[in-house]
Amino acid sequence: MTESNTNRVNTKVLADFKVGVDNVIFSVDTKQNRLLVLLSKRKEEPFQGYWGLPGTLVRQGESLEQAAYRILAEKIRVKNLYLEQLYTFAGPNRDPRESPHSFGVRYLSVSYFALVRFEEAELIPEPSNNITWYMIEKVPQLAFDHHQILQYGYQRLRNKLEYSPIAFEVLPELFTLSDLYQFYETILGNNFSDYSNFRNRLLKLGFLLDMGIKVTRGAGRPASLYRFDPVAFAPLKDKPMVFI
Amino acid sequence: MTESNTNRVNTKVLADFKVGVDNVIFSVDTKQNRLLVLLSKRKEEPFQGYWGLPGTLVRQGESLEQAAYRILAEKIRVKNLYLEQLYTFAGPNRDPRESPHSFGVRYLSVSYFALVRFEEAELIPEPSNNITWYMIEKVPQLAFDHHQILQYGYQRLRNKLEYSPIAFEVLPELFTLSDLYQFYETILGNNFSDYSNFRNRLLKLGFLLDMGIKVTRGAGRPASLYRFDPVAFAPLKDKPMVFI
DNA sequence: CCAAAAGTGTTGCCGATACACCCATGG
DNA sequence: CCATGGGTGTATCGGCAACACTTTTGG
Repeated sequence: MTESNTNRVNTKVLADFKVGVDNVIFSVDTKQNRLLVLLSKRKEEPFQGYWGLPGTLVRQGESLEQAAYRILAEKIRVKNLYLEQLYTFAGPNRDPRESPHSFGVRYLSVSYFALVRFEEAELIPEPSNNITWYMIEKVPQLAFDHHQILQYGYQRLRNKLEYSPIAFEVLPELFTLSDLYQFYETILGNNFSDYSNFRNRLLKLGFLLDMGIKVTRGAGRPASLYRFDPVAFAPLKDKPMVFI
Repeated sequence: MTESNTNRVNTKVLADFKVGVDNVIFSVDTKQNRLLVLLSKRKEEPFQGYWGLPGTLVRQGESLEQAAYRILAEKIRVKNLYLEQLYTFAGPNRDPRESPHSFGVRYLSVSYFALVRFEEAELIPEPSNNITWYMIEKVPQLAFDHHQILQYGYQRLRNKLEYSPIAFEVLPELFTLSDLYQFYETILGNNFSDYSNFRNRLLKLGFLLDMGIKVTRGAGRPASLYRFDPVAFAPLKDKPMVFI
């Protein structure tokens, strides 16, 4: 990292940073067709009482990713998830603690994007650990620039879904094609694709294995259970591909 | 950003960060079919004498993007460029200055990805400002984890090129379709697409305006000069689209 | 037997590939 | 007049959207 020829001026004007990690944690409640994001109510200033993205400050010896997992583990218990770095926000004055006379102490936020399996995710009810799933359309005003971060994460979620198999990280081991379709529908909107075309496209790709097991859910013809086959998918990795 | 309920332990174990910005600056020498990356030779420890990505430490009151532009301005004079944030690297021990007894002082690097117009880019010959364009295949061993950052940037460049009109930020105002084709070819490799299909695809998209001006370069039939029309492109923004 | 959900098939269109071919210039 | 690079045309193939249709269950 860092400078090569900045020896003249800036040693005395360098900024000192606290580095935070903020997580945009999504989950899909397929049963109710809801896209959810995890928010936590702030117990301290600044923005006390506001909802915000679950976050933490990075500790000594801790990597960013470790910090991201640590927050996650503090808020919810979950085994199946997908996590990746999102974006880094560090504009001056993005955190009230910087001003007014803090002499260069800045708060930088590296945001992480996560998708967790809803059915197994268990919110940890630590006393006064005030966390909830919010429907994406009903998110209230958020602390700091968390609204911007959330928007960024939401965008990433929709993009990732189209060219990346993240859905399978988070669906149950065995799922029906309707489950999969609903998952996509919940995130991308109602008419993102025709169901039967969606079916055909995915099946033709060849990484969904029909387990030969049928399940019946209420009325209607029983559906086959499928499994995602990472081995069959591997050669398609990095190939341009659209799940839409 | 930052914590919500971390009041018990971590105040005393929080890491303090210096934040650096490192730029992966690409340029395309269309004449010679070369993809170039800007490297600068380090004049100080650590890694003195090594080549590395041009970088700097962030100053008080300075945003990350400002810092990125500042480095750029220190190294090259250029008007037309594209710049975006790349990724943030902050693992402990990524910078030798952290160890051994620095008590939590960490060096975090936010990398930026830039593409500049080669013809107009003028390296600034400050005394001992040791900077050069390196062909991507001939990059030597780099300081810190800069090789990793470079790889990441290279990947981003190729991806961006396929679904984003960044080429036009960096080509001359008026260009021939061969220029454009060569630009893509230089970055994506020799047989990324048939020339005439490339032509047809792009022209059909409708945002390339034939200026009706012909230019002759050596032998061969004169070529039409085209201009990128941002207005015609605007409605296509965010639509999935492939330039390939 | 009918509604509901799962799954299959059909058709027409569009776009991409892989070429072959024509055009205008310099030497 | 020919090599060189620019530009146009075309035939084939595959994919995909739209939609009709069949199958299997619950009530």
